[in-house]
Amino acid sequence: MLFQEITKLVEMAVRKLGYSLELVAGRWGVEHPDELARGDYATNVALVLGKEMKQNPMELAEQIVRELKTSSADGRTRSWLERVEVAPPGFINFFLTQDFFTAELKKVLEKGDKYGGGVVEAGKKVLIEYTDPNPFKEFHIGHLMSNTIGEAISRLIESQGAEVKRACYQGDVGLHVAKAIYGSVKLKTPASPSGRQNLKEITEWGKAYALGSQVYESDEVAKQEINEINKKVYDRSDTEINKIYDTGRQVSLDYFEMIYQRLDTKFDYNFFESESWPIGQKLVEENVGKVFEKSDGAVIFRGEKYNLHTRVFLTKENLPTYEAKELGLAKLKSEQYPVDQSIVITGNEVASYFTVVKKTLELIFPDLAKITKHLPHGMLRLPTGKMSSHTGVVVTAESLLAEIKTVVSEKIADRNFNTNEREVITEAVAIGAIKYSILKQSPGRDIIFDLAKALSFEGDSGPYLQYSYVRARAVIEKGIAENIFANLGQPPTSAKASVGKPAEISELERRLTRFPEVVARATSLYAPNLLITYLTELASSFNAYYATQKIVDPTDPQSAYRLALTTTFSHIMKSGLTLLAIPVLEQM
RNA sequence: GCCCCCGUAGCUCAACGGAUAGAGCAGUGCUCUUCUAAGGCAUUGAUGUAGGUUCGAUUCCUGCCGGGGGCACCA
Repeated sequence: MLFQEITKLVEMAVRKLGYSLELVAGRWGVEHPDELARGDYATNVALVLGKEMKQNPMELAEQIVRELKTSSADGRTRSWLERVEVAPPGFINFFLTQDFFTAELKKVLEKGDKYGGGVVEAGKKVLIEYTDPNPFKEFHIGHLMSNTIGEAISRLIESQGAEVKRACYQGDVGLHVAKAIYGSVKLKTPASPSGRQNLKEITEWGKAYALGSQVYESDEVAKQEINEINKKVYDRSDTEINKIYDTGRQVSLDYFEMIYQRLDTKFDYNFFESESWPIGQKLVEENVGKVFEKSDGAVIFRGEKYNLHTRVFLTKENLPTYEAKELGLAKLKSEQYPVDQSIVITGNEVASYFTVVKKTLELIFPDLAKITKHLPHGMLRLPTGKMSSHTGVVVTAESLLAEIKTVVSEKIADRNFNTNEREVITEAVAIGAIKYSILKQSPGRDIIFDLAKALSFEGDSGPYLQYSYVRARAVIEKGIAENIFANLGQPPTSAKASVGKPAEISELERRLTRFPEVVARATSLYAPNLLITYLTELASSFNAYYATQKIVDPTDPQSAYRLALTTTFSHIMKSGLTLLAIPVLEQM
């Protein structure tokens, strides 16, 4: 990439002037200026060095530029460099040539709609855990958020050449299960012969959980009963409960699978708390006295020693908590699929627990702790306050999607689509809208989820990107009908161009060529929002381009070149949306 | 009380220590005999507060104010 090349060039010029860059290492760099008009690349080296050398940055910048020009007469041709300018207070701006852009766009045309990958992480093995819904409970918009972010990050890492395996970890044992089972029994009508007819619907289980959860707080007798059920779920000693449990678990898992298909996620590994708890419990017991200690009948980790919270790992009922299970999971994962990096994506509400778990992991398996990375994401909150499955105040992923789909189908009601097309478009737009609103902000922060906002398809939105792509495709189709095809003209080495080109390099061209860099940066920072922002700006450039001139025009010699830009745009938009797992449509 | 995260336009969000703090929504005014108007163009509007470090601070440090999360047997 040009970053490295320009960096080297600058280093060389500075050295020739007799300055040392050691002093300012890490404080200067080559970057894209905020505004396209300021050039394609810029460096602040003169500002940083000028301070260190007590020199006027502007003068220093001028010196460096002079040196750059001299050294570019060293026989090496730099066909990509148009000119270098100095701008106050001491920036050096690089402008690239038309040949450079033509060559870059040509690469996109050759690679098609799977563009933007790299080899930064080639050969690296990565396991990434996300979504983590709990059987017997609702799949709510928080899970939707985790899944959306996790899938996008997975695809980004994959794009850089790593081998990525996706994992989902599901809490199929624990108090919440006992609460749901208790609730399911209570929900049965007295007329039911056994009184314990199994629930078939996931929504029923959500209600059952809410009921169990409420009485657990308010009713001492029910609480005891639920605690009993909890033990029986762990040791599977009650055949009647096992029956309810097995059916309920399967209902949940089938339901989750259906949602994953809609979200375009496929997990390579499904881990369960029913597998991780025995491992975790054993690990904790083995390390009592070393890492853990007994306190008040429970086994705890004294976090204060490390400036962390003290957490319970085994309850006085001798049941493992979240923390113990998580410890077992880490070991389980490493046995099933040894990796170079293990990423866990969860809501930030468990961030402090995870820090504690990681500390214990560090004390027991230092190597595992080293490769484990926790990426907490914000919570999806309702404008009215926090969502809670305890009280039954939840927005499920399914109901939200259904609601958005209703609005979408109203919008396309008068269009000429058949029933099947209508369903495909409605589903894709709804998924695109919700995924966009999740991915558009930096992952660590909470999202105030406003339904009315999510239902708006204008401006910064998933449908805006989908629409821009559809529009580009329509233009390309028209070009084919008119017998005009994408052509960037002669390769950069040739002096004569067979296709008419505009004299100026457009904003669209400048943006188009930055895609691979954006993907690389979004990957290394685990920040899909950088890619979303880029795609939105790119779409905006394309839409403005589209609005200013007619692209397909048999009488215009530049038409083939414009179609080439349109085609490049369509490839990059499709590549980008696919990396984010946002559905791409051919018509809407 | 202690720990962590966060305060940017009326609202929802951007900004790798740099250049004139960017968008979208909402508001206002234009724009479809032309490739899809889910579009385009124009326009109003912001860094919680007091200090500090720096040539330069939304960004780093400290205090205060405000919001969220967590703080022993739930996850």
